Amino acid sequence: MRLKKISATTEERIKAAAKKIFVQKGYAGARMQDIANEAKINKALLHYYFRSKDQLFELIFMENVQKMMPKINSIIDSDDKLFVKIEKFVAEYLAMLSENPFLPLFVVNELSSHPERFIEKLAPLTHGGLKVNKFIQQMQDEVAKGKIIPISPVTLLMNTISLCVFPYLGKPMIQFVFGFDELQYRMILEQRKNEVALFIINSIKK
Amino acid sequence: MRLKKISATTEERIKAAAKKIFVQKGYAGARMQDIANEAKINKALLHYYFRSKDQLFELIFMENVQKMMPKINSIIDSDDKLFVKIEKFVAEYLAMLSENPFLPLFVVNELSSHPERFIEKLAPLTHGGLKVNKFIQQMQDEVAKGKIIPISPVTLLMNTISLCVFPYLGKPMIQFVFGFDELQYRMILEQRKNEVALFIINSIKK
DNA sequence: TCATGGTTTAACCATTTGGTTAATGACTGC
DNA sequence: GCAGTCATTAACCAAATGGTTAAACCATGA
Repeated sequence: MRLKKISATTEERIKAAAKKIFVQKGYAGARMQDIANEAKINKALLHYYFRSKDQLFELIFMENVQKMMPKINSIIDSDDKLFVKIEKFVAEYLAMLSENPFLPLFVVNELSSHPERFIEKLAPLTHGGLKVNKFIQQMQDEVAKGKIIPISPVTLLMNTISLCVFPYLGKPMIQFVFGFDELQYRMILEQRKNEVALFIINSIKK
Repeated sequence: MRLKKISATTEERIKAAAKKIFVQKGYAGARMQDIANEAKINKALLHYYFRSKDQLFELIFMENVQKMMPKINSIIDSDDKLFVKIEKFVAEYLAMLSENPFLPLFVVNELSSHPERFIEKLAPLTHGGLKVNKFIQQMQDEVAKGKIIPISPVTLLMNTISLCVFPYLGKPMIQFVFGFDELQYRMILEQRKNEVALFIINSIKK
């Protein structure tokens, strides 16, 4: 076998390019030529490394999505107390998002247009979704103790994820509606790292 | 001039078809042939009524977006008391969303991939965004009276919009993560009409 | 009834796009 | 230094796609 270094570098360059283009333009909007240009290689080389557009896309998509679910699960399934867990969850989630700001739109889009693909491909990985048992138990305990208002765990989780993800999904929309420029928006996102958990905890505690 | 009815009907059929296909597949993913099929007409007729894919898309997009902003503004700029305003805002917003469940993803996508187009096209309509003056004043008053915690109006609005819109944007993602089927999800959305405003008010009131 | 003008269609065209092929480079072990 | 193999490229191909054209259709008013 030859040195891995050269081929690995090219492969990585392609993957990085593909991620950038796919995330930016979506599957349908992405052109193989765009990806080739971005990676500074010949278009044929794309097909040499990754047979088809479909396969390349699926790989990129899976690689990126697979990073998220386990992290989230590990937090949500931890032994931290409820409020601490919420804080950690939000912190971790927002950190992840600020490293992959375009991932949510990408994921949501693909999941919208080809739901079938993921139910089969993603399900085995996550054992069908979030591990919420422990979390639900915690909430029931806190409700029983009168520490928080009665609220469905699903609602709480959905709200939490909403507040984390939406600013990334809806960035251009929000920027337009409120008239923020890039710098201002970055500051808003930074602020939210402190605000979101508080907002949530405030909304449920008695 | 001939009877309007026939041409109007065809035009409306095309528009309905175009909306469905564009919203479902996005601009790049939508095929003129798909739209023609959906409208049960010849592809050439599309170009007869709406010169190009671009023009057709722009029309559909604008027509649909233009419905939202004024409604939102009228609520946010009303004379209702803060908590009532939040309730009305959420109710109206969610009602609008349940009539156009795919609009948010559509808008967010388009705004993401062609931000330029909208800053010029949309700005004149909304005078640059939301009318938040009165709303800000109200919040400041409530803070001064000690009724609510100090929170930036922008944060509150962003959170509110997040909690309303995200369940529509992220529907397939949430469905997958939590393992909801269509019926279950519809019930979740129904529930939220009651929950969301409470959640928000709870989070800000002292 | 027939000329007129908007409406609709089948056939066609040019370009784009995903994908292939055959030839060239370049590096390795012998 | 040469045979062999992986990496890379230019040229090419077929299908898909947005868009056009010219002819047919059809309701109406003269």
